[in-house]
Amino acid sequence: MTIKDIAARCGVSVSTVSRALNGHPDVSAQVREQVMRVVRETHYVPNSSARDLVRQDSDGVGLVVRGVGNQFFAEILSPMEERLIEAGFTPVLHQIRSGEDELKAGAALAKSKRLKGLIFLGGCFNYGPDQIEGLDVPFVCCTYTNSFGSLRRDQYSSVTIDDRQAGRDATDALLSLGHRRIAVLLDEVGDSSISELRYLGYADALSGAGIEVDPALVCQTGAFDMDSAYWRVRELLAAGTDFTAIFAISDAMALAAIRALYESGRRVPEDCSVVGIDGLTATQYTIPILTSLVQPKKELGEQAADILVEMIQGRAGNRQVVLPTTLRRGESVRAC
Amino acid sequence: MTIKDIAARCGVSVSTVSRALNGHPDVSAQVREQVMRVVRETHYVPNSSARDLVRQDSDGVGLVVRGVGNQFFAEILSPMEERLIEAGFTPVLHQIRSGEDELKAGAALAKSKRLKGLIFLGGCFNYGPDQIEGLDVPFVCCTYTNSFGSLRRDQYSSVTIDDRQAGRDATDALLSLGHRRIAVLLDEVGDSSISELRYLGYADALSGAGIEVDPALVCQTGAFDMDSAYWRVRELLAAGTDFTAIFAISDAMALAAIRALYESGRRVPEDCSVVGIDGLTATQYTIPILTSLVQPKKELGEQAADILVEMIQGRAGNRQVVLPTTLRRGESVRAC
DNA sequence: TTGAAAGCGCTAACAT
DNA sequence: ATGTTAGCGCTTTCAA
Repeated sequence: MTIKDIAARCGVSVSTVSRALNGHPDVSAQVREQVMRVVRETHYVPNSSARDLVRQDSDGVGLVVRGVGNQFFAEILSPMEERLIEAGFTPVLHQIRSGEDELKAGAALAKSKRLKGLIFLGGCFNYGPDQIEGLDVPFVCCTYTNSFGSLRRDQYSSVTIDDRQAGRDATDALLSLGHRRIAVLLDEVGDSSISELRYLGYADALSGAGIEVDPALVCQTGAFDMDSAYWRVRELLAAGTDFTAIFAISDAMALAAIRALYESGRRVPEDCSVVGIDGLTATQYTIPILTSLVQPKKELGEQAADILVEMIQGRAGNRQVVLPTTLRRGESVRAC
Repeated sequence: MTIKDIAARCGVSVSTVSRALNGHPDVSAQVREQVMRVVRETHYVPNSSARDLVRQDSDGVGLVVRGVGNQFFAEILSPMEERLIEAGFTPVLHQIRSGEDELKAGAALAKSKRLKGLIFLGGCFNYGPDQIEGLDVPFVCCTYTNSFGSLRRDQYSSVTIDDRQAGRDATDALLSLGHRRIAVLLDEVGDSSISELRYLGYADALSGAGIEVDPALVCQTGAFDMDSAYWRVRELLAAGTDFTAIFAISDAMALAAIRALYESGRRVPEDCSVVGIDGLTATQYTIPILTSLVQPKKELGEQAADILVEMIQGRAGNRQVVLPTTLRRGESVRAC
């Protein structure tokens, strides 16, 4: 069933059908009605490939996401999409598998579908000029920025929190309660990514308090999932290392840590304080409520959309936005 | 940058470039290499609309999901996609907003992109023949089936658990521990959907134990989110209603219930037992670990993919598959 | 091994 | 208000 079939059934030309379908004014009410009736009867739907091909300008923007299953990204995605739709654009969701290069995927997507721009939700912190060479549409990095890369500030846009400061704030929250032996739970110290930044913040805070980082308290999991975090904390406990608090670089890891502590007979916050970063919705319903440095998820999504739209419309150039976090005082910390 | 530009730069015809690009054998090694070099240099990517338009048969299958943010769906999606890719198909993710008609969206998607089939992840339980009229590709309902509809069994496929039995099993788990005053936490009793089925299972179990359903213990929230569940349980507690256990129709609602109980000074499982359905990964790390009727998420995803592939290849017709659940004995229940 | 040409389904001038 | 026609970028016969 093509537009030709509809035209034939209606006894009109394809262009008339096209006009009726696209709501052009110059179609008689009678013909328009007839076309619509036949369309309904035959369940005709225009072929989007043909339509996109002939329309030289699309209103699509690509949303390149590392794993839509990631709860944190999921909570950002909705407000972002809504904002884009409001602005008259069509979000095109594209999930990439771990190991895949988001820039290559994004560039290919943009060219292949003639997109107007891209938003990357989660990606690498160390892009170089050669890597973005193929990217000829504006793009925004959401929840990460080019901290370890070599791009000029006019070559990319980003919306993030200050990850290093967040690590520092989270650790400070524990220090201010008198904790001195604070373990840190992260992916890898030198991953040139979020772990590294938040770890640096942790080190900053300790150093500000005149405390040296104890390698025995640096728990690297090599991953971000709850299972790895859980077992890493079990190891820490099994080693008999002394500590009174844990700073986990994500809420999910923090919850896993709390469970591991619990199973070793340590209660949170009585025997150990735990603080996370993200402010996932679900962590407001846990026991104890997780103390967390909350990211402004809605704003992250909306601002990424806004910046991209402004660039597409030529109203502004690349820029990097840093949004503030809020410490949510939960029930997982107490004075040492 | 189009295939024409590449052809011009290489001094060959577009058909030669096309052949080189698509790995056809009848291209000289020299020309092929040159084409590939120019493609690399220019970052050329074929326009997918043009390609899809001319290729009369695609290998795409649509994955129509009600909210990718839904953790339960997210855990099913990955194995499903993997399975489809293994079978040589390309998953096309399509998210629909609440209120949107998944059948209409699916039918439009399939026609618009010439897809080979569809998998619906979450949808209505009451399709009628007229509603699937426009759907001319095979489709599989995943995690729900046509319990309240009027389709013949040869008109649709589905992969689910037995939701009514699951409600019964969950309730039975509480009954067998001696609980008699069991509250149920759900969306709506008569929503012709998952709530209704699991509620019926709840009623079955009570009836089997010679207990009448007490309307005061039926907590309808009108939604599936944690916030609604939390407040509904607070209401139940405020009303002073007597109960020793709660059956929540989803894990997320169960967690919210536990929190609400906790804030009213009731401990789980000491003062109240709680059981959920789903078996979300995160509920293994909560305190207490949630007792839940675990859905076989991986199998749900894989079987949905398998059934669809078989139908597409004409190796089998429509069928409905019911997978077994497992009771995960967590820490949120105890004898009354 | 390569090129010329047709055509996928649609939209948008342009003509009537 | 409607029809005719060109052409979007690509793949694929068919010829050479």
